[in-house]
Amino acid sequence: MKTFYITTAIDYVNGSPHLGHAYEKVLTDVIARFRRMMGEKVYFLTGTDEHGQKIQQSARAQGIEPQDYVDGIAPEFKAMCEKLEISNDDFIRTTETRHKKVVCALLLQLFDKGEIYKAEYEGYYSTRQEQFLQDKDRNEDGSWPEIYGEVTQITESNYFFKLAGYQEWLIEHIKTHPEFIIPRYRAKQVLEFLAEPLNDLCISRPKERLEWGIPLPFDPDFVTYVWFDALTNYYSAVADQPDMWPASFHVIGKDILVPPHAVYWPIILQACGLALPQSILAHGWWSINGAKMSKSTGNFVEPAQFVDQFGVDALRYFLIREMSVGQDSDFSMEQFLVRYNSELANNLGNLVNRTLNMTTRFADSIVPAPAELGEPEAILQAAWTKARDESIPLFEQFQFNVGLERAMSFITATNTYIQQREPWKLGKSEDPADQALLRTALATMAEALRLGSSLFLAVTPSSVAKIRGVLSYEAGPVWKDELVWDNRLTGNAVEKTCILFPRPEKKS
RNA sequence: GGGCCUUUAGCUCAAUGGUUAGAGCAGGGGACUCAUAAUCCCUUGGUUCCGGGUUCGAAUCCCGGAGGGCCUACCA
Repeated sequence: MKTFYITTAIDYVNGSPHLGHAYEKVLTDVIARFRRMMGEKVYFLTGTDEHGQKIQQSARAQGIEPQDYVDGIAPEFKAMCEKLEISNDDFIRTTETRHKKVVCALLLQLFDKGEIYKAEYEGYYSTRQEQFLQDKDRNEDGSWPEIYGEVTQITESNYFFKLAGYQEWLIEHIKTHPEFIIPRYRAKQVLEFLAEPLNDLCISRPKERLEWGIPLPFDPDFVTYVWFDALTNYYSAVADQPDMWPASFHVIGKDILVPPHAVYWPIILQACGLALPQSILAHGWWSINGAKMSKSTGNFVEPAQFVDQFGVDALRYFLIREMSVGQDSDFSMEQFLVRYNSELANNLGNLVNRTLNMTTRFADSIVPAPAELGEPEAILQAAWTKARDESIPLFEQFQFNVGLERAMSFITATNTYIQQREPWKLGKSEDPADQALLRTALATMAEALRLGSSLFLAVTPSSVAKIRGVLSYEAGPVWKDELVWDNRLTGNAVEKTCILFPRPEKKS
């Protein structure tokens, strides 16, 4: 079986992780976990991008070496993954030897094939900003904005990668592989970009301008520039492992689809004789309280702090429940609390607690065997079949927001069922018929809880583990076997109480 | 300038061209007491952004317009 190899984009370590980073990790993790549940062999990679001018500058500003600088920040990203319970198998850093070796090997291969050549470029250069400028950077009257300081025309040699020759091939590939770019409408944006002739890609920087990078294997006076370095992580992390390449999924933000992931990366791979990834999934962006996320305005959510306050599953659930994959969404405390209170605390969490409580109170904490089943049980079982059979295909199509809604509707149906059976009344009756109904009701509640919660396993794994724990239930290795309604909880001793999602304390 | 996406209830979202456009939350009324002031039932709420067209039938397809968002190459 081909390994389902899935990656996130690697994060640039020029700052601490924020909500956007957290979302991409969680989304990728949910896909990875779901695929594992569906029986696939999964390999999940994430990591950090650690070269480049901004990092060199930040390090210099602190008076330390770039390596020391990135060594200080990369652990923050690793820690965020742990905090979010991301199930990655590997974490690659572009400053690691294993990565640099592969980058050099690919560059050398392409240089030897004649796909990389040296050329001179003449352009306007800002010494203050240490960058070349384009005409679009000019003011309307043709002058240069003041932030650039003195702008001079200079000539610089660099190495270029021949992109243009692959243009027609790439267009054809995108057109014949509808699953290559997800959501599909994003492919149009790529094709639009490819409608214009491609220029070759500058892949180097002279060392006097940029030191902090991987030296070109064929010219030590230059380092390689961002794309050959960063994109290659997907391959370098698994280059020595069999049955891994090509990647199945690259999960990225919509901002880096065109041109890097949808144009540069496929062409690099093709030129190197490597297979292309099956799919690139471009997700949308979070705004916060309707405003674009930015540090300067101070309106960003600190993921770690959020997890400390509400729990990891609350954040994971909200991110996946609220966003329609591919589109943008807004994050607000109001909306978060609505989801948290109504869906997690009141609906699911309260179902857990009332089930335990009634089982304890009316059956000495032991799940009874069901007696005869009546119409309410039949209705609930039908609701289960519907929720299960609808949500799984939705998850497969990355429509997690809708899938979670369907799954949650079964939790609601279970609460409705309890209301119909009124076990608290049956429990106070001496009538043997009522006692039989009580056993049926308690058994049905527990089983519905076991089944319903299992639909949330990819999104809220530790909460599902807790639910199984308080039911003294140990799940088997095959997820789909967990989705069959039977009496496997009969005789289990349950906990007396469990507050899964405590209601947040009200601010007075 | 060219192009793409988007607009459905107060909010977040559903609806292979096919009953009277549906859920959740919020709002209103009621029931219940096992439970985290919870849960359950009933209910208010729509010119599907606007205007045309195709069709037996349009939220859905086509044309035009409006609002919102985004892309527009080697950032050398």
